[in-house]
Amino acid sequence: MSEVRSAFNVSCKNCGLQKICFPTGLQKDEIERLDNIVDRRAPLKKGQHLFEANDNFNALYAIRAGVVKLYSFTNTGEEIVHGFYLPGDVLGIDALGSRRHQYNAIALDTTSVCSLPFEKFSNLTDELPQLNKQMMNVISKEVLDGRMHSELLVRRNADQRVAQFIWNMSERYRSRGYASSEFRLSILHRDVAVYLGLTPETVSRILAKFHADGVATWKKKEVVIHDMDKLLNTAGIQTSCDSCNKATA
Amino acid sequence: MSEVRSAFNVSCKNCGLQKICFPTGLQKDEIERLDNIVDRRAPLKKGQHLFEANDNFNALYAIRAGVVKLYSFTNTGEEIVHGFYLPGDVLGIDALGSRRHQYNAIALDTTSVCSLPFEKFSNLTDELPQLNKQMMNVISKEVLDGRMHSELLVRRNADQRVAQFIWNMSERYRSRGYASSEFRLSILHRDVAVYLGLTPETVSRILAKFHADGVATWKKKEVVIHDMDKLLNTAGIQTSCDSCNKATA
DNA sequence: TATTTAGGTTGATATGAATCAACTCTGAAC
DNA sequence: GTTCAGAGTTGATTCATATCAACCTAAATA
Repeated sequence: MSEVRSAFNVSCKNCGLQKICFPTGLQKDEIERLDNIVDRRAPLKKGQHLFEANDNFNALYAIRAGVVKLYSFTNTGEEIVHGFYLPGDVLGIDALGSRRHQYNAIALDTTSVCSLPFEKFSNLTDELPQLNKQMMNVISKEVLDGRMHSELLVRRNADQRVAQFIWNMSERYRSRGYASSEFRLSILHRDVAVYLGLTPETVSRILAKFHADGVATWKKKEVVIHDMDKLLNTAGIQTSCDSCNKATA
Repeated sequence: MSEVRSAFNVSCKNCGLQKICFPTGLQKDEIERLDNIVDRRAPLKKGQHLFEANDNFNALYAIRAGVVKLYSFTNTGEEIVHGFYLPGDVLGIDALGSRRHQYNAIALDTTSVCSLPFEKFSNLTDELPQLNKQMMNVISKEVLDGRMHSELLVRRNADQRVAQFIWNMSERYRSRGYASSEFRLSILHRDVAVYLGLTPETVSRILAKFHADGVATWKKKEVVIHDMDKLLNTAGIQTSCDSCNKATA
């Protein structure tokens, strides 16, 4: 109860990510019960895997700090990057059906995670309707994120993809209460290129252009958004279109 | 119990899709309980919507017969096709979190669905662990399908995309016990093009080539696969690569 | 401090698929 | 049967991004 925890080892009830992570909407005593099943281990070092494809599924993982890349390979050995997971995000949904992980999850930076042993977690969701609902949100988010990734790949050109990626990261930091127009991103341009279905050269050229045009700068691991409107415009997500999601076609 | 049902109105316990759909792994009496909550309505005509974006989420839908296209629009009004749902597939997962549908679902052919009112279904999963597990499979499938779609879009050229699409449809029919090298596909080439991130012209050219090369023919609504090996080869999914999903990079 | 190496940049060139345009086919409506 | 619209085809051309290649930079290692 009153034990001392390091910054990497905070209980759910003291965690700044409550609004994003599983505790959302839970009562104090319910959070306490969740806290009791959370397994907090030593942080992963950069380059360490949280899990690998084909590993047994033992737990869901909530990111506490750091960044994790979820990836796999095509049968010709090319890498596919499925996404990047930030603090508050949940990893492991891919294994719910088969009880084996389908992809690899690697820390891109020092990363600490809260491990939720699935057996225990599952029992708890049976008892706490709100936790079950939050689990649905997490799952749903995973599905919708995938669809958004597809949308980006089918319908956006290179400029729009890069702009949308930067904007998306900015939004995700904002929703976590961090600065959204200036932040540290421990993701290689190379990995972003793969995620966006582009080459590193193309990403590099586009970032050079964004910098020159006063849109945004991404040098080293620092992202600075100079003009949010320009960025949104470049991403092609500004034009509000009333009838857009109506089924008319 | 002994009521007469049309071909479009079969109870779960007599349904040929048991192996694919929710009843998988359930006991006879459990299937009975599932049967009791299923709401079977008149079939949808071609062009009718099962649900539209922003509709309230009331139920999950299991396709009994026909084909449904799940789609939405970008904010610039371009259509995005997320997938095609065949008999045994489940629609509505996209709404689990927000309790509102995110996309539009339209029948591409006369389509009958089994409606599972979510409230009742949810209660039943609480009581039947096997049904809950099957629900996890369904959700997981939705996530993995999305990832596979992304993979196709990032890493495959036009030929491979079309070949993989045809092969994928073939496999899905095969797993349902239908003919897999000759089948009816009520999907417009136009819709496939959108799904694959290509133009109708490109799809048309590729299909002409496949026909000329004796790979496969898709004329009108009839698909005939002439040479499965060639098709797999063209799709680029034949090369088996041992170390492919290992985390080495 | 020197060396190595992975990541990133920049330029020249190639190419796959989009675009534009004209035309044909097919099935539905009259 | 005729008309018409939407779907599909085919060809010529354009263009965005990949590819190839050389080089730079900074962090890691010796």
